[in-house]
Amino acid sequence: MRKARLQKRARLLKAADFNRVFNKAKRSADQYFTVLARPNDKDLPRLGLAISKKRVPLAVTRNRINRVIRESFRHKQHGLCRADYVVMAGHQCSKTNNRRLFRSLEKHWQKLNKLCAKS
RNA sequence: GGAGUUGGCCAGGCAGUCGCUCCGGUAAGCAUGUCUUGUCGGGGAGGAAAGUCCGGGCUCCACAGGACAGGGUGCCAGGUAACACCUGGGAGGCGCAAGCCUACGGAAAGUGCCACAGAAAAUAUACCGCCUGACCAUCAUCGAAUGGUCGGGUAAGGGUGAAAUGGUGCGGUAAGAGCGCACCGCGUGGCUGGUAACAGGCACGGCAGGGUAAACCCCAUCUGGAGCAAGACCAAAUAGGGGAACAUCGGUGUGGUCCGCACUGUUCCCGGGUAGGUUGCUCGAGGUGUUCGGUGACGAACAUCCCAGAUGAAUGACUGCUCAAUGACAGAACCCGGCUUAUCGGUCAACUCCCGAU
Repeated sequence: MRKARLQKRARLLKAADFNRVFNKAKRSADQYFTVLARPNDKDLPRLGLAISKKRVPLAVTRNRINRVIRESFRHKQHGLCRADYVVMAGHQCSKTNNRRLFRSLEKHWQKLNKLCAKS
């Protein structure tokens, strides 16, 4: 079994990478998150975070949400198909607890996995 | 024991599993980079990291000197790199007290504003009242009487107001008035104590006179501007600029043709510079301890320690135990000193008042 790690190369860091996903992507959304995905030509799935200050005004909460997303992606990445994912904050995500956020993300990963497998 | 005041400290703990970032060592890999992967050890948010309200350091820009404008500060002395901060002191206010609060210079330089009420809100002024002169009227009382009209004096009393020419008492007067006197208040000038703010006391002046300067203003004093997205360096692609060499053959335009002129080629170099990257980037007015100086803020000496440095942005997630508890406020972004605001609770020390016991 492969270890659940999350290294720099599994992250979206450049503005160009983000724009590539925003231009054409599969979509999965609920009240907590909007997750975009677009298959890439790399050998691993990659994660990008786009938690806006407008949606989550408090810095501490923003940090917490970022950590939860990374943690969830870290554990689930080997079950995902090779694509670039961008997670954006929904309007309810600053008002709930970590357990709910994890559950929500789980659903998004599964849904996007199906959509990517089809195409 | 209860109520309270002031100052300080902590910011759940422990274990396991899986991760992130930086530093040091070490092994392997080839693409030899201060790279990648592994491994061992170590560091890894706050008392406010926050608001960005002050003060500095640092960086760049500007700058002969002076004046004005604008802005800040505003009892005194000290501390400090500096401050609007802190300490000590003075004055005024609040509290039984421990203590706390104060934009605390000037309204006798000028201007403005002050609703309602009130006669009048500032070159003052007379509504009621009080006193008085003249004239008229009244009368079992012919007066130092009563009433009326017109005039004069008056700021004691009433009434209005947040505020009405200082307050109390005695004298004085037709009634009154700092008109005179005593004490208090105010102002001016010495004296004494204090570095000073200021305090005490003496003499003189009958007294200037409402509030507002977080209204203009006056006085004293300080003051260039922008900020780490500062600034420095490397630098792809695309477009364009300058120079050199080669080709001066060819092509396009002008033209009847030639010459000429303009544009066009290849290679190299230079400068500017976008994306992106590197740096600035953490050893500092640093922390801790002891001793000494000082009422204190703080300073000095010695010893000792190295204690975040990310950049789409690291300190987390899950599980178990524990405490009443999933739990407060809340996340460094160049660095310091303050201020302000947010905050679940816990804990320590000193002091004050009340009750009880001895």
